[in-house]
Amino acid sequence: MSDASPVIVWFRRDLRLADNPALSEALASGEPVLPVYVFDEEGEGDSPDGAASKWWLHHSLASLDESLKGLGSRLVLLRGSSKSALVELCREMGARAVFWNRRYEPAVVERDTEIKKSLVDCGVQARSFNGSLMQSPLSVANKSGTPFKVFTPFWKHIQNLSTRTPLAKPDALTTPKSLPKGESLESFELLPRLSWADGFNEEWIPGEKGAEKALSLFAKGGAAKYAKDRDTPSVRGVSRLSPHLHFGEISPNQIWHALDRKKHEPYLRQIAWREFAHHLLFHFKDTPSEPLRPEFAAFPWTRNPGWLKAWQTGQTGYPIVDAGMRELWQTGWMHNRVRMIASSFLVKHLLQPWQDGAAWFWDTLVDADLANNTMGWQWVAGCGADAAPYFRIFNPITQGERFDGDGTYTRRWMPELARLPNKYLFKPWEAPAALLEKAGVDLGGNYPMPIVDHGKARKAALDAYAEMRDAR
DNA sequence: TAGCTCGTTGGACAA
DNA sequence: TTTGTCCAACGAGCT
Repeated sequence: MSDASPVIVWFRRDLRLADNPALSEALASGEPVLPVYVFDEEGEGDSPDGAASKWWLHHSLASLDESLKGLGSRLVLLRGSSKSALVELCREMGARAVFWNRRYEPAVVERDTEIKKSLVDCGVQARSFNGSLMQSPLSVANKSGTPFKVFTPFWKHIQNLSTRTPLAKPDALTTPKSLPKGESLESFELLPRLSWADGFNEEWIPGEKGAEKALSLFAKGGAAKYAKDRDTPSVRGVSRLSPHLHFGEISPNQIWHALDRKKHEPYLRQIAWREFAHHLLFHFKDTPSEPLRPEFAAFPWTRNPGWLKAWQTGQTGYPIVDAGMRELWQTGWMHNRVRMIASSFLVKHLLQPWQDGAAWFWDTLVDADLANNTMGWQWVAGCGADAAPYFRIFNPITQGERFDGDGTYTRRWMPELARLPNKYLFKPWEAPAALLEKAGVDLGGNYPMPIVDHGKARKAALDAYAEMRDAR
């Protein structure tokens, strides 16, 4: 404990002790450290977290608090606008500085710039660091000096840039003589009132320890087979680190240094995709709502609330799509291969605006991340960076057969279809009536007929793209 | 500068 | 059942 004027470490999306530049710098200052989290229901300049993310945040904050207690400190929780909460806290505690790790979402950058100014105006030092990306978006550009818009050149470029050696976890914190009481975690009401998140508890361990465990499990097992297994949703072939990365319980930097550059290249490419998404959002600030390719403003989206609802609830009549949407609802996560199939279906088969799909993912994913979500949806819709060509329309039947050939994944999430043989699992409407009856499937009863015909929907999508092209 | 090559994840159809 | 070919648009990035 110390009487000296403290340095506040403002935790945000960096809910970890290891490889945390703001925390390390605060410790290096030799002053007592005051760890703070401010909960702003309105969001931090961006849209408020969805329900699944809130569930995660609750547990992640609890975990960080626990870790800080192990170092003789604790996490002080505040509520309200971050600016006023921090300014007031500095006054109350006589703090001489506030340190934090940057976020790069445009709205957050804008808000943080204001906060920095207010703190400096009060005579408080405000310093920010890069803890969440391997490279600052401002430091990466192509030979013309503009941001990369195609992944492959971006990937080639960043592989040769140096990255910070991960910073060690501190063994102790000097704390101020007294810590403000702050709010209780429960008062933030982040957990759902209804118990819909029960399934989440079985799937996830939020917090830095959970992240470390997920990484070591993946490094020992899945990483070596990643290239082969990552497209098989029934197998734990992916790292499942995305929510940990989103909340900063682990840094991309730690992953980059923990894995072998050559052996694990296919996986590290994915870490680079995350980086790419964040850089894109930083440079193209309107992309959460506006297409990166301006000609897509003329795309003839339709709006059909009934179809949107059917998609959201896993009732489209296409089993692989519905399986994915139900996995999402029950666990807050969906396998990447299935995300592509399900999102392509919404955008291309149902011609619903990609923004509606992005909004649903934002609400239901535990790894909902503005940069990744935006890039992913724009890629699927064909209106983003390095996007899929418009004529590339995933066939939900053959995608199911190809990537879930034995039906393990689909049967897990679609119990009403579990007794169908593989031959008809992805197209139950083609099964003979007697077989359906034997399997207990009543089309239009306990499982819907397809809401659109694949062939017709495909043609309608191609026509819609042609219409947009002709409108130019 | 002008021209060339290439683009995470595909589908349909014919042979 | 498998394999090959076309679909076909356009801008980024490089030389």
